[in-house]
Formats: sequence, C-alpha cells, structure tokens
Amino acid sequence: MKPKKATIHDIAKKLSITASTVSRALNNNPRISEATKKAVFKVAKDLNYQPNNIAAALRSGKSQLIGIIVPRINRSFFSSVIRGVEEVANTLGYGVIVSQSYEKIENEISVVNSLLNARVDGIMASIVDNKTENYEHYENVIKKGIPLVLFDRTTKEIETSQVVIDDYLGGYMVTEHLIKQGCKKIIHYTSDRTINIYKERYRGYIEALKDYNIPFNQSFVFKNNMLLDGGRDSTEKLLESGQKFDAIFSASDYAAAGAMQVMKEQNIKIPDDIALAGFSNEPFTSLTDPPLTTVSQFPIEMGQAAAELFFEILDSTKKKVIPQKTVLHPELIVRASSLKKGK
Amino acid sequence: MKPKKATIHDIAKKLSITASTVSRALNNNPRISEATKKAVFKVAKDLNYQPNNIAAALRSGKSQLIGIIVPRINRSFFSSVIRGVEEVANTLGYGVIVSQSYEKIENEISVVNSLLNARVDGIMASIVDNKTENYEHYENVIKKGIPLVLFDRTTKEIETSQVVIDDYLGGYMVTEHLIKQGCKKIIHYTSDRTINIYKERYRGYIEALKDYNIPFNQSFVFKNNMLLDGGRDSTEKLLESGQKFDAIFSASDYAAAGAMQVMKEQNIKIPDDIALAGFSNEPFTSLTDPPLTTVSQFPIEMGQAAAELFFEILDSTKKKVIPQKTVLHPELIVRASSLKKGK
DNA sequence: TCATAATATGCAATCGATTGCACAATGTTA
DNA sequence: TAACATTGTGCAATCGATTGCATATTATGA
Repeated sequence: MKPKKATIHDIAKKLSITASTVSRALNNNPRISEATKKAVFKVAKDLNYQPNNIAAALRSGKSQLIGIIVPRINRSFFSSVIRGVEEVANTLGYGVIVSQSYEKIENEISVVNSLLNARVDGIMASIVDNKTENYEHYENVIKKGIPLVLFDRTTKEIETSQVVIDDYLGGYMVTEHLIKQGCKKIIHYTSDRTINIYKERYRGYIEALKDYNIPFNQSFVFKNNMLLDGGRDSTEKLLESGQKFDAIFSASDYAAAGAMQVMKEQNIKIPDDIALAGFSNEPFTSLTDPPLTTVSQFPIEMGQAAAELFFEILDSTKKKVIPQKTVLHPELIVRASSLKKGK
Repeated sequence: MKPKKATIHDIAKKLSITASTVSRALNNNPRISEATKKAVFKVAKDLNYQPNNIAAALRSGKSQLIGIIVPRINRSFFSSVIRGVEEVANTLGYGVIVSQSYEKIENEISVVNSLLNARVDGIMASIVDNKTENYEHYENVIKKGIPLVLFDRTTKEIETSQVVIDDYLGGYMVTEHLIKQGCKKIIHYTSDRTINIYKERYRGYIEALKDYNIPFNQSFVFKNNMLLDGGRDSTEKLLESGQKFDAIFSASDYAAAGAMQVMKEQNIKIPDDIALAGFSNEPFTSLTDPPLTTVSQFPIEMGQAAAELFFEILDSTKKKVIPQKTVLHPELIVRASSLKKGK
C-alpha cells in the first residue's frame, strides 16, 4: 500500500552500476556513454523513478523555490502579479511558494521566517504598512545573502531591488484628465495609512492641480480605508458637508465603487453631475454602470519585471549587487464615468 | 558577503557537546536537561540559527508542503479557496505551493510532476476540463500513496476525496427563485465544455422547471465559454432569434455580466423586462447596476473543508482511506437584477 | 611493444537534522 | 554493598543526490 519510491540506487542495482553513474546519466553528463544513458533512462521509466528534489536541494543548498509574500491573494492585482512571477519562474525551473500577510506585521515576520526555514532561494514581497517602521525581518533576509525583491508596496528603508509603477504619474494623469473634462473642484480619496503608493498618487493629484493653476483645497481630501465602505463613508461625509465639487478621484477602485453607490442612491448623475475615477483597473471597473475610469498597473508585467530583477540578483553570485529600481508606466483607462458630454 | 548559516553542529561546537544533543534540545526532548536546553537556545539565538527544513525533510521524508493546483489564481473564487486552505495548513505548520494549469492538460501534467519532485506531502487540485479523460497523472499520485483531494472541478473517474458545493441545488434554487418571481420563459447559459459543475447547475435548472410544471425548451439553452464575451455572444444570438423570454439564468457571473451589457445597450430593462441571475458571487456582482442575483459558493469554507479532508487522509497513516465527499450548501443571494416589482 | 591519452565508471565524502542504541554517571533499593 | 534504575549524552547510520578524485579499460601513437 505504500510503494516506496525508487531512488537512483534502485536503478543502479538493477543495472549493476553505481548511483554516481546513474546520477550522471540522468543529468546527461558527457562522461557517460550513450549506451549506459539509454539503459538508465529505460530503467528509470520502468521503476517510475521520480527525482527527489529535496535531496538535491540539501546537497546543492538550492531549493529552486521562491517565496512570495503579499497582503492577500484574493485581490486581482496581487494574484495577477503572482501569475507574472510564475510565468518567468516556471520557465527557469523554479517553483513559487505563496504566503499572505493579511496586512499584519506579526504575520509578515512569521511568514518570512517560514520561508527561510523552507530554504527558499529568495523572496519577493509587497510589504505591509507598518507604522513602527520595523523592517528587521527583511534586513535579516538581506544580511543572510538571500535575494529580496520588493514590488508595489515598498519602502526606501529597505535597501534592495524594487519594482513599482509610477504612482505619482498615475495620480497626475487621472487628475489632468478630469481637469481637461472641465472639472475644477476635484475631490481626492486617499488612504488613512502611510503606504508609499497612496502618498505618490496624492502627490500626483497636487502637482496636476498646480500645473493647471487650480488652487489646492485641503478640505477636498478625504482619508479612508480604501475599501468599499470607506468610499461610502467619505462620500456621505462629503455630501453632508455641502461643499461644491464636480469630480472625485479615488486612489482605489473599491472606494470609487462605494462613492458610486452613494451617489446613485442620492440620484447624482455620473458623469454629468460628478465625474468619477478610481485606480488599479480591478476587473469589476469595466462592469459598473457607468464603467469606471481608472489606471492600469499592469500587474502581470510587474510580476515579470520583479522576477527578472530577482534572477539578476540570483545570477550575479559574486559581486555585491547594487539595488535596482524598475518603474513601470501606468496607463490611464478612460471610461464613461469621467467623460463629460461634448468633450 | 556570504555569511554561511549556522547549523546545529556550530551550536554543538560552541558548547562542546554533540549535534545530537543540540537537535534534541531544540526539539524539546525530555531526555535533555533544562540547563543544556537553555544554553542551546541561547547560542542558537546568538548565532542567528535558522533550522534547515530541507535536511529535516530529507530525513523524515516529509516536506511539510502541500501543492495546490488551480486553473488560474487570479479568479476571486480560486484565490479565496487557496486562502481557506492556507488558514488551516499554516496553523498545522504546513506551507502551500500554488501552481496554475491555465486550463490546459499539458500544464496540469507538468505541474503535478513538479510538485512530486518537490516532494510535497500531498496535492489538492481543481482539475482542468479534459475531453480525453486522461487522469493518469492523478492516478499516479494516488498510486504513490500521496494524499490527493479534489475540489470544485472534480470527476468521479478519480477515486479520491472531494469537496464540492451542491451545484445541482444551486441551479435549482436560482431557477426556482426566478419562477417565483413570475418568470415562465427562463433562458439558461451553460458551458460548452463538459465540466461537472456546469452539468450539475444545468440539471438543477431542468429539475426546477419540471417541479413547477414549466415545459423545458431546448432552444432556451445556450452554450458558451462562460466568460464575458461568451455571455455577450449568447445574448446577441438570443435577441436575434426573436424568441420570447423573461429571464436569463447564467451558470457564470461573467457571462451574466456580458448579458447585462448587451441588454443595456438594447435598452432592455433589468429586471422589469428581463430578470437576470448569475452564479459564483464574484465580488463584482454586488457592484453592477443593478446588482446581480447570484449563488455563493463559500470558497474560503471550501478551502478549509478540503484542507480538513486532506489532513484526515494524511493522519490515517495505516489503513487504506475510504474516499470521502464533502458537499457544501450553496446560498442564493437575491439582488435587484431578479426582483420583479410587487413581488 | 610500451607509454600515453582518452573514455567510462566507481569510491567516498558531503549537505544538516534526526534517532536507535550504547554507555557513563549518579541515585535508589534490598 | 551489590544490583538495578534513572538521567543525560554521545556515536554512528540514515535520508537521496551530487561530485572531486581515483581507477580501470581501451585506443592511439611512436
């Protein structure tokens, strides 16, 4: 009932040769004769031989595994990044271990540890927002000489290669687009936490206003949790405040969806009364009514880019690697939610 | 630049004891004195010792890793299932390796192989639709005595434990709901492939019609790829056909979204003219206008259930395990897209 | 024909943690 | 005080694949 798996020794015994020869034959070592190779492969197949990567990993110190840490996997953005990483990694014979931090620093520390125990050959991570600025666990990874690449949610506190999109530019493009639609009083929803990505989008918003000579108004900026209910919240407060406005740029698609719901409930027409735009190009944004203007972050490409940076570090065994930063270009996706008539 | 990691031997040397003692101390073996344990833990910490799971895995034959295979990770349903699995697995000290089959049998075969090479302690999979009925790779897994659990997309051809939701019941509930809303001519969109889940939903549809004495009409059934464009396609064909109908039950939320788009373009009012319902409770369904009636499949719970079945198999080392089947109860989520006025 | 080169394979150590068995030191009992 | 228990450690083998070095066999050249 438990058919013990065949090893190279079993193959060796069957052919009256040694395991070394079998190993070399399987690895297509030129020092082994064609005849022997052929015989080895045949017996391997007969015995249903399955190489034991663990043994090889122990010997070589390489597990051929990459650890990925994301806040949560069931977000289209992150799962798409992972997909991008996998595409590159699998081609090179690497597997991927996925871990989730659920936005909590304790979890992050513990999964970093588990990955190190599992002897991954490197780690790619989108970090959690962490007010205590505690990055020891990641610095520990670097200190151990294990390749580390950060993507999307990063910090300059950690000296390692990173991949981000130009969130500043994304924020700028959305704001500029709204301005060009004739909007002059543009509300901005941003995160109540201090993550790089939202800070940058906010900065883009401010700069675009400045460039078009529109005064910045602090009371136009609402902080929330960037989820659906946060967007609803802010929108209700906004409407109660009685402020006049003609557009909302939410740094998150989910919060934008919340805004859309509340406005519909109050019979505010989108985009005629208020133009609306989000950020991330989550799949649902093309399905809302009206479809939501947003910004694509090219998650698959981001994953691929991160994987490429990763393998660069991995390959440059010798010299100390200089941290690189890949910045992807975001793309404004204009949909009906922000298109004013006649424009 | 490459700080070679400390091993138990390093700790042993520092304390002038042997690696065996260190190993036992770290594992809290009662045969080791408290004093020695304390000393060992202290030195371990000083040396920044990180246990090498690979060595332990080789010795024990257990990698503490579970392989999960899904068609694609960037679907809310699958990523949520994975999340459910992780919750259980991590608690028990297991890690999870995620692989994607991209709906292709070749990929499926190859990832099963990679997982076996990585010496995962077991595999959980949602299989690809596979006309050739080629399940050798999975049978091979079972033959090797490696626990295998299938979820959602399964087949009875493979004799192993499974977790599914009662798709039949889900299909029945949706259809019944539409009937109770007064609909009599209910269109059904189903898959053009032969996956268990869609067949079951279809069967539920037929049974509900029968139970309510509504004649089944083959021309009311449309097969498509169950994606947005498939839904659009079928809806366009449906409208061109000139058939009268008062509801659409799509076995997929995405195809339902396609239907919604086409109907809006043609100024058909949902739900007043046509009631609409999907299946899966994808996150976007609550954001469409009108929000979409659908069926929740409880993906996180499905992941947990699958993990529990998995560990049952894993624990019952001795006796041959009898395949179990867990069937989860789906929940009808009624939203505006199917609510006729006055009902 | 003998020395040297080329070819094919074997030997044994190694990666790091675990564990059955042995054994020394101390304690306990009759 | 002899015989046996208990407690704490050490020894050495093991998991399976890899690899530097040694060795055996055959081929080549002078």
